Amino acid sequence: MADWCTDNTVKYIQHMTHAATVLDRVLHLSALVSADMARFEKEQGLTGPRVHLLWVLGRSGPCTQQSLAQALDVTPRNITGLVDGLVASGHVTRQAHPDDRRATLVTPTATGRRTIEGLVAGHADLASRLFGDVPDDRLEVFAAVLDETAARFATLMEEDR
Amino acid sequence: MADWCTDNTVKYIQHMTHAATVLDRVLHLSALVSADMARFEKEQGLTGPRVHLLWVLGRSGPCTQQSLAQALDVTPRNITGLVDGLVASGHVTRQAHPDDRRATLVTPTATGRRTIEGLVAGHADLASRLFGDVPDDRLEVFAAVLDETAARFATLMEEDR
DNA sequence: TATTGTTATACTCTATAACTATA
DNA sequence: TATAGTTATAGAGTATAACAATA
Repeated sequence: MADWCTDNTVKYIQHMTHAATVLDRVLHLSALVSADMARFEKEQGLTGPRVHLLWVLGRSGPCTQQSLAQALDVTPRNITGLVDGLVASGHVTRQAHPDDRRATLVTPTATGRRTIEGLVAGHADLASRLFGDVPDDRLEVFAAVLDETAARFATLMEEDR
Repeated sequence: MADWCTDNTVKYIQHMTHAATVLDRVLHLSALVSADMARFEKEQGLTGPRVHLLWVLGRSGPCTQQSLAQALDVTPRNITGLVDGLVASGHVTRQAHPDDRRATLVTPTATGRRTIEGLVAGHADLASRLFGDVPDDRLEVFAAVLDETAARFATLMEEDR
């Protein structure tokens, strides 16, 4: 060990190195979940953005394309295309908005509702299979670190603005 | 509380519910990191897939398009397009393979190397800012749960095959 | 005048299939 | 015969800009 390198320096560097591998692990798990998602999408003949739209629709109920554009963080034009696809595949319909004749209400069909239910059930099932056996005390720490990290992230993003 | 619902049942349900919110948190953090990535890409005039290719290239050194296709899990045709874009933007060049005249070695330019260095440095910086202040004992639990979960995931995937 | 959604246009990522050059 | 990469073709997601209908 070089003489300019104190034990504390070593510990600091190890800690930093570890932080990097922890981020890698978070991203790895996320990639695995995404791959599982992609499989579901292929089975259903859907695509990622369309599933995302259905997921949002399931949480919000029927809503305008403007709202969907904001929720998905894409342009209104883009929503037109996604909804076109979901109409063609029979998952949603465009309903007249009762109060505003400019707007349409994107509404799930029976098929769309079934898909959304499957999505929600699959999500819960995956979660319980992944985390159901983790002891409560460890799960608490895990969840707390996730929350702290997400909060820290938000702070960092504001600093950069 | 309904009389058919024992305390243990309640605890079980709470645990399962918690598992679902934990998965949501993992995905949320992952989405935040992705958004940060997207910002970097826009700054550099790059796209997600192209940055991914550069990242892999940085870890592997110059390599064939076949290798890149496997590493990125896309078709060789797709790599042609990505490399075309990165050649046009001056990040990589196609070099003749010394032993196989069919193959090309995708090689970073000086600009490409700078981008890759920025990528690596940014990744390490983000990791240390996100996890650097988490106490070692909590970080250990966090990392261990991530590893266990990823391993459990792999098992689940094999079962489904 | 502002908002909702669409048409027009263009670029990127992705895939399959056929083809060339080389091994 | 098999492999590395490209051309050809197609579809999906994304964006900007201009436009129609409505508020």
